[in-house]
Amino acid sequence: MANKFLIIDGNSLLFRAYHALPPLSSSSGQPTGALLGFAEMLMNVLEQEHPDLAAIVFDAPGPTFRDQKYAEYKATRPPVQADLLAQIRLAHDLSEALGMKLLEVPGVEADDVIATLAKDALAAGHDVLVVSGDRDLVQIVKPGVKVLATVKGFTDTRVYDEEMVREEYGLEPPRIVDLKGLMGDSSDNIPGAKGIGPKTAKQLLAQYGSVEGIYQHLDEIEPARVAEALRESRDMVDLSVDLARVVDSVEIDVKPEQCEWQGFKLAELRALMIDLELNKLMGRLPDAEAPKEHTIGVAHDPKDVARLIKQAKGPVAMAVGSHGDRAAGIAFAVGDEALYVPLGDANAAGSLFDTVGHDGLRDEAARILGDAKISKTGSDLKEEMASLEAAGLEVEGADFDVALAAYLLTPQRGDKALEALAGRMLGWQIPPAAVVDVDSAAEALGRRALAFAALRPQLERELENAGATMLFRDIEMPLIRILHDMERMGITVDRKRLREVGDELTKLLDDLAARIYAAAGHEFNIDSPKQLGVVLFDEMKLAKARTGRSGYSTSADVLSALAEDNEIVRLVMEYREYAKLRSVNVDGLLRLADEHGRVHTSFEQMVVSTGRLSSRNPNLQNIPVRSEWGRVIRACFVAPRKDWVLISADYSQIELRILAHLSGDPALIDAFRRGEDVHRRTASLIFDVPPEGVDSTMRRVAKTVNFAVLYGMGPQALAQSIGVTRQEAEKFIREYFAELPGVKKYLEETIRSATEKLYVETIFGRRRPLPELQSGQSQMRSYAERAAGNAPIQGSAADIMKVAMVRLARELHDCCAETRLLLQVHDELVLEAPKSSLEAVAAKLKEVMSGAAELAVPLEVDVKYGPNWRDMEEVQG
DNA sequence: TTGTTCACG
DNA sequence: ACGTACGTGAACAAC
Repeated sequence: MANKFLIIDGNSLLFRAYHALPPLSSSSGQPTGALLGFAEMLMNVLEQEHPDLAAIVFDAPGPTFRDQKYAEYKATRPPVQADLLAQIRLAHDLSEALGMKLLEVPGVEADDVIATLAKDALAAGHDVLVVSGDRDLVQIVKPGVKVLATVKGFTDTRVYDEEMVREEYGLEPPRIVDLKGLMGDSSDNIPGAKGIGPKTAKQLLAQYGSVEGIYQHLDEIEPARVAEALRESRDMVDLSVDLARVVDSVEIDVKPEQCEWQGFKLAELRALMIDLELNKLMGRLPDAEAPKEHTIGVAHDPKDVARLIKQAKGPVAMAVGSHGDRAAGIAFAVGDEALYVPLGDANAAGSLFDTVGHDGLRDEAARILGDAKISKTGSDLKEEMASLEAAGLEVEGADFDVALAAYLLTPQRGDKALEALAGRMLGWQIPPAAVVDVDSAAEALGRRALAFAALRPQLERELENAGATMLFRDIEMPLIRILHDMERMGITVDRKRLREVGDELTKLLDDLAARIYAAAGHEFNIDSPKQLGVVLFDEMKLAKARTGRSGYSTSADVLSALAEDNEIVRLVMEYREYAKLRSVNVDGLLRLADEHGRVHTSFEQMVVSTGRLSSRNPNLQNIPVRSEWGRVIRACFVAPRKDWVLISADYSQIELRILAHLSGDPALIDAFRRGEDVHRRTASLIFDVPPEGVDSTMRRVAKTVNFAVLYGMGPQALAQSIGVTRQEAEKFIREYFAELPGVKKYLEETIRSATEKLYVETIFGRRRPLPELQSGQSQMRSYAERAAGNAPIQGSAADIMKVAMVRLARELHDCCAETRLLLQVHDELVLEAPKSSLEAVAAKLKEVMSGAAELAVPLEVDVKYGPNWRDMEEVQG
């Protein structure tokens, strides 16, 4: 029996999908609409036909022989849209992942390659099915060669065999080029005969069989008008036939037998689909959760565990399963063997996890975990360490966190990075760490551990390739334990004082609410922006500045414009401030404080795309500081004992210093080296006054301009935030860049290089991918451009702070062992220490933080101390 | 779950 | 005519 050979017209399908589907995109901004339709179509046809051989042909970039024949060929086509262009490369990748042979031949069109391949295949005795988004190829239909083309939209298809061609065109397949030659083709800009449309062309061909036949009988043709048109267009018709006819003898170096289809390449396909978020299609792939050859067992004897660990030549992988916050079991994996160790639960005797009679198992696990000489691989180690500690087990030697490595390679949120990489690297899915019963826990955690073991060497290689080994090994990995210790320690809040503040706020809020209701004439929910909008703008007819997607905006900047003339607006603004403080900072904080009044945040190391940390549950990186009442809250963060103090150390203007370093701008560098007040200096530059003539308003404006540059702010936004006209804001920005041309050059060059490489880098080699720079949407692209300018600066600052934290943890341990690092707030560290050690700690902080990076400008650090986080004074020395 | 608002660097 | 600054997390309302 003949083999089935499937040949796909890649470009036409992608193009068709692009127009048939909405412009979807993945969360990273990569456009995916065309890819979704394209992949779905291909999966359908491959699964349905199950061919023995399969190839996909794309147009190679550059001109073809048809362009040389006829300069106007396809000249009326608009250029390919950017967001379609951005999907072509990935369409190639998807095609290969679907197991198809990929062909691209320069100088000819995909249609010619397809015709050639079809001819070769037919000669070799295969049955050919060509799949295309258009009908240009029905001309090659013959016994053994069919064409499947989309008819309307995208899902509607039709298979053309000879019978079908005759029925639809009234012609034999090879004569379709004659038809095109006569009537032309506007989409390819093929001219045809002037004045001859599809109707006349078909009728003529029906009568005389071919273009040649028509010209042989030109004198018989009626009416004379048509004959005349044909005579005049003779050359054009010949050219058009020539352009329309596909060439089936182009040089290709692929033979049909090299196109064997062996099904989907699941690993690559899954990885691409995860990356592109084609979840709908992923559901159609078979599950893949573990390597083919593996064993997963449940340990019953400590000796089994010891044997497994002993046979490890390199690192041991581990995966922890938890019940609540406490570890309930742990799987170890070496090579393709995993062993699950139930840890037992002293507080739940008789439970599924009970290991009564197997205390030795727990002891063996404890021995392995505590042995720093056994190198360990895990995922989200900070969390694993915490849950093991809660179960009474200490971890040493955990030196590779696969989730952290994945985050450095593709800094997208949390487990998503790992998921995507595991799919690509292994072709398995990593099951969640669920613990329901011993058997299912062993299975899930065993597979996780096996996956981590297999991922480590591949991730190590990728980190090396990305130049991120040092960042990973010397900064991010050591930081895990430091953050863990900070979380476990927590910071003390004065709960009694906090409750008092809450009561005071409640009184103020009650009073404000009553006055607001009185002004409005009725009660309503002040917390509801919707209801508030109705009261202010419908009932009270205040001038509405802006409307959001769902009604009026009542944000602070809108309200402050109305505040001067309207008492109720002032009241609402005050109400908002207090309501926020009470719910977030009083109630929220009190709810999360432990029995000693300490609150334990979680520092997230794998969330922020620039490399910063984030803090949640509660967020201790946004404790108020700007308003008076906010600072009252801040004063509730206190030293733990009378003779202890809180210490705060912060980098002075670190981002602007990094901008000076990265841009190399001499004026900015000089300002920092001289220890000048850069905001004052900027003010002096843009207002064109001597530095001593700068008043506080000018300095404030200049400070905003400095930040504006850091963030890529436009003139309109700057104008709004400093309250000047657009023209004035434009002038400030112009002056700024005129005075600091190095900064301008640097920002332009960063964006240029980012557009080329699609990522930016920090001084320590942390990368931020920016695929959005390819987006067809200008809004998304300019967003990505601003991010490209900002990320190296924000990210380098984050790197420097992390280096400082790692060094500090070591050095403070030696010099001032009682000192505890409590919080990191991007450019600030908060510590607590006995007052007696203050000077030593302060000196160490300055030394280590200033020395964390060698920049072209000094890194200045201000150290303050006090009984709480508000009332602090500079440490002298 | 999404949108709005607002706290921080 | 259009939208309008980088990076986060939390509370609340409303669907």
